[in-house]
Amino acid sequence: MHRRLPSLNALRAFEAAARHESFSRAADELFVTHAAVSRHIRDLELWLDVVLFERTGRGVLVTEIGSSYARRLTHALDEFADATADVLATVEAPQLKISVEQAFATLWLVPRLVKFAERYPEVELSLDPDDELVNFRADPVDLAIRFGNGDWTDVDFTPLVRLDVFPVCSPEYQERKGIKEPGDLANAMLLHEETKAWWAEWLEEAGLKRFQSHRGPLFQGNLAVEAAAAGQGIALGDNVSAADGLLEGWLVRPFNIAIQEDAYYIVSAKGRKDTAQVEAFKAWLMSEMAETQVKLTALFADSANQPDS
Amino acid sequence: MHRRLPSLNALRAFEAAARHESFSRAADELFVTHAAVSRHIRDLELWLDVVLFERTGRGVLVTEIGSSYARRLTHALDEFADATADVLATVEAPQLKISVEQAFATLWLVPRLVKFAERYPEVELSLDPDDELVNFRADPVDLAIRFGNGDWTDVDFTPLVRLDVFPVCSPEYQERKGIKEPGDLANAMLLHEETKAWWAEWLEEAGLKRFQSHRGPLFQGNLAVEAAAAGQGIALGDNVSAADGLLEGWLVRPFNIAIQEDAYYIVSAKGRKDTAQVEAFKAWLMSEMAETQVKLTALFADSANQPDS
DNA sequence: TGCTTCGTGTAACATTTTGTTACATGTCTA
DNA sequence: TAGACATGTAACAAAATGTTACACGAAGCA
Repeated sequence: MHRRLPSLNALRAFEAAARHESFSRAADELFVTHAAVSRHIRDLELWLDVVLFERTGRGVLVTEIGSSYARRLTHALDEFADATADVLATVEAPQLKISVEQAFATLWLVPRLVKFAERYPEVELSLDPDDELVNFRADPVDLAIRFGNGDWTDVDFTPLVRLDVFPVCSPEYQERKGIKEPGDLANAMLLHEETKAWWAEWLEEAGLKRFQSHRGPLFQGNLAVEAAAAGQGIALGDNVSAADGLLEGWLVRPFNIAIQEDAYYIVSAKGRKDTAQVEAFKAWLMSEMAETQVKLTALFADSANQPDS
Repeated sequence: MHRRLPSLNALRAFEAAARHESFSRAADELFVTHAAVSRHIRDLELWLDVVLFERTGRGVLVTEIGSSYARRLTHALDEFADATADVLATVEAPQLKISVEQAFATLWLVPRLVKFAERYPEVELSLDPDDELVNFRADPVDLAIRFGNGDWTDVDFTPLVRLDVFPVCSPEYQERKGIKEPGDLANAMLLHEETKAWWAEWLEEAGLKRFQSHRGPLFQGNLAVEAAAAGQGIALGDNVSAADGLLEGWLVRPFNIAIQEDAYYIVSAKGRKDTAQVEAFKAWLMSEMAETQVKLTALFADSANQPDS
């Protein structure tokens, strides 16, 4: 029973292009470039010896025959997707897979996961530590938590928290080095982080333009904040990575000066409908983060009322 | 509207394997090796994290979940194939594409195509000259005409004609060289063909074992018989390639000695249902070939009744 | 019970398909 | 008229797919 079929991938690209009546939007949906879609359409037209789109120089119009073909392909592809989803659903509780930056996972999310597990014991959560923006086509990831300015065009995203960035160190280090005001940083070892390199900016905000901001060792991910907690120096933390340290007292914020940076967002594949589990996780995540920020705000308000900190 | 799907090719391979409950038979249907199917199934099981087949050491049993999945995929794939067939059908009269050996096309089929066109003017016939066994997966070919012994396992085939092979030359060459009996071949130039190299066998049949059969130029495809028609020497023709030459008098058969070789077959993709056009062409082809052989048999009978030929 | 046949599994490699990048072209709009 | 927008294409890169050769286990048979 040999079925005579062109490339199924080309059929998928064609169906998306016809539905959107746009190669670019089809490309966005499929997480490829417009050129790939264009290539597929061309190859399919050659295979069929049929014109599927009229080209208008600035877009395409699907032909009558292309339109009806696409409607049937939509039905077949939906069948593929539904059947596949049902197989996935019959599997033991499906994993909820989250791609997350190393620092965010280690310093904020992992210590709280036990709370999520208690509330949703049936959900098997899987954390994929990865600092790159997730490729939803290649990775079977349900959600990603990403830092950035939200200028992504091919994903859906919800803001989670805006970052306030400030120096943090251990209480012991603060006392040992006598760090009371920004000028005292001359006595301190500045701990740098590779991708969030904001010392120069913070020093300018603190009025220390001439300070040599480049002094000090370079760390990756969460390691700068962890080194600070271990008394190795003073790092730039923020309202996420340093939250628990501050709330629990193993980190202090010597100065009430902060700069604002980009934010963490909850990112998902564009147009993908959230499962109940995904929705539950998102809601829980935002609630937990809100609680953390409320506590931090209260802590900082208390600190502001005590002139000796 | 992003659909979360594994490799569509893997879905196709899986559906065939489940239907056949055999990777090998699926591979035959898809014109690939069993290893390709095995690989697709493995990758799909990994992607889904589901066991689709139980392996029994000598075969596979499709699991319950695999079976129901496959049924839905069958439905979707049929939709793909039907929609595609309908698009192809709405195109201007679809081509009937025939893959055929060069010699067969040139010396027998092409001179007769006008008769097919007269009888079926709506059918646009396309001849693809190719001496290799057609790969039905890669080539959009409806039929192939192939020479061989029929030991093909992954195609359907119908015998067309068995080959009788014998020396042929132009009447002028026969007279110029005084060729009356096999021994007179010592005066002749033997024209050889690359793939159908049967001079040694024929000479043995004619009782000329000691003859140096390798003498003479080497031609490809139909060129040996055409060189004989042009008076260049004496070639081994047969009841197909030399048929018109003999019937029309521009070739003669000096001796009433022939060897039998393999046959020409009409070959199609295994399990593919013939369209009306394919059926019409096959019937016409067999009828024409039968007519040619009837005429040749009559000609040879007449020659046998005239001792001077 | 041993040998052969049959069918799937896998690694290494080859081939094909698919995707990307950079540039080009045409249309539309301010 | 320049810029924005969208598709087309060639050359190359990357990924997916197919092949070959060997391996292993089960079934069948003498």
